[in-house]
Amino acid sequence: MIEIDTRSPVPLYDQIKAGLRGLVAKELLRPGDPAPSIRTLAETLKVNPNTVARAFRELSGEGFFESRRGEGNFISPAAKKKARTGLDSLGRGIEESLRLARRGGLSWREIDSAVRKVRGEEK
Amino acid sequence: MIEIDTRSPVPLYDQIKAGLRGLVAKELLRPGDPAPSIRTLAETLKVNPNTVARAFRELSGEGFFESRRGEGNFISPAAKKKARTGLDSLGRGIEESLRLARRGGLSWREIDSAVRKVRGEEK
Amino acid sequence: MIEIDTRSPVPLYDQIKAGLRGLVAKELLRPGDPAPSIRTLAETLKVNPNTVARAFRELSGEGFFESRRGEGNFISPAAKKKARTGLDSLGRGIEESLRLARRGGLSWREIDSAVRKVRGEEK
Amino acid sequence: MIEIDTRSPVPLYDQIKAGLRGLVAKELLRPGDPAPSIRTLAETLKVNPNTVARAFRELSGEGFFESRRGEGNFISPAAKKKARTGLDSLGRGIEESLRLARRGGLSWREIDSAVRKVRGEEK
DNA sequence: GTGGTCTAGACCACC
DNA sequence: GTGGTCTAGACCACG
Repeated sequence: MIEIDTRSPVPLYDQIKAGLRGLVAKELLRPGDPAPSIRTLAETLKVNPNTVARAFRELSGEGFFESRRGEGNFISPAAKKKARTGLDSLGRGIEESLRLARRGGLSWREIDSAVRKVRGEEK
Repeated sequence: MIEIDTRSPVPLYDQIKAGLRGLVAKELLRPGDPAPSIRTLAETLKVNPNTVARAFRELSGEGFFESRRGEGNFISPAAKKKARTGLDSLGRGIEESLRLARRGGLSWREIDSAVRKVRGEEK
Repeated sequence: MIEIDTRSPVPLYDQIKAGLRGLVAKELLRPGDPAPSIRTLAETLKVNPNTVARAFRELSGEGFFESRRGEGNFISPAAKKKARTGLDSLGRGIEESLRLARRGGLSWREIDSAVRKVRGEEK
Repeated sequence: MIEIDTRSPVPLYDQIKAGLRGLVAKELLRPGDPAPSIRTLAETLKVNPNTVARAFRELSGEGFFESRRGEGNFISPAAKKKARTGLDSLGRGIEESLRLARRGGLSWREIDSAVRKVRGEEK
């Protein structure tokens, strides 16, 4: 459901947050749906439950989740809007990696080919 | 000569490495040329000499620099070839940030606009 | 567990690297085992944590260690093979000291007696 | 006449000192002979004259050279004895490299083969 | 708790 | 002047 890369320098909890936001953006999860449980998600991702818990905590803080007493976490009605804030930081991440690459001498040709490569991996 | 961004999450020594590789890629520095001295570079970048030293040490380890005792660091004859390995890692950095963004639900439209934005910054 | 000699001209971080490789070569540490933590090793060796960290970083760079975020360093599955490259450099160190000694006029008789001396120290 | 290795970690001036002592030990230079001139030696070794000068200065300090006014440096009558002090430090260098190698897990078999290798290079 | 980055400053070796 | 090693200590990120 969610993909993460343990060897990436990007923190796992950030990847998990991105993954959850992505599920909402792609409408695989809709407002009102129950959030996956921390424990099972930790198991399927083979990740420390603390790490998942941190991602959930931060998303709850943003109002992305809604907790109903005794029932657990649910996707909040506002989640789709809230997802935007995360998207911005992802965009900034891309910009940074581009600037670094340019300073390091990578040509736009090579950058474009990297972009096409990822685009091609998707379907 | 080299640009770094203190507020970026990318370690300074990595930015410095990228910058130096870039100078070679752009042929502002050629094999045999002396690299700027650790101390002066540290001063101009307003960074601790240890940080610059680390970047230099790693580049020497790759065979990108040759460090002559008491004389300084020089661009190695093989530097242009070695530069490729560095460029590859920059490319991989871009790919990672793209995959993360896609998993997080960023659309290709938005990604393309980020790319154009950086492209536009360059003059 | 690891022995170092503060008065030797050989850098401490090199001695620490050699010691860790030795533990693997002697199978006191096997692939998958956790390496001692940087802080505790620094304490037992009475050395600054930065110095140990440098040794660990370089071993990780060689693929000798795997460093898992927040968990520590682990002996990589490939460590036994990687250990060879380290051993080679130790061998080269010996060769260099021998050549220097020969150029300086030390006789093979004297060299052999030095070798026997070290051999005798080991019990 | 003297062999040095620019890429060795051993200081050039130490290598030069060892070389000069070796010439006396091998009786290619005898007491009373003129020492080679700093400038020509620096040229043939392709080394900074300062470096040769340092080696000469230290050897003179030991009484290895004798300077006759207006004529330059000559090998002192006591040079053969003085050469011993240098040999001791070469021996210690060997012992250190051996201990380091042993701590790093190199077997005596491998060490012996390194010794034989250097021995074989000579004639 | 873990490792990683960075700063500050001392000291040494070399050219 | 150069680069290299080491210490000390602060601060952050991660699990």
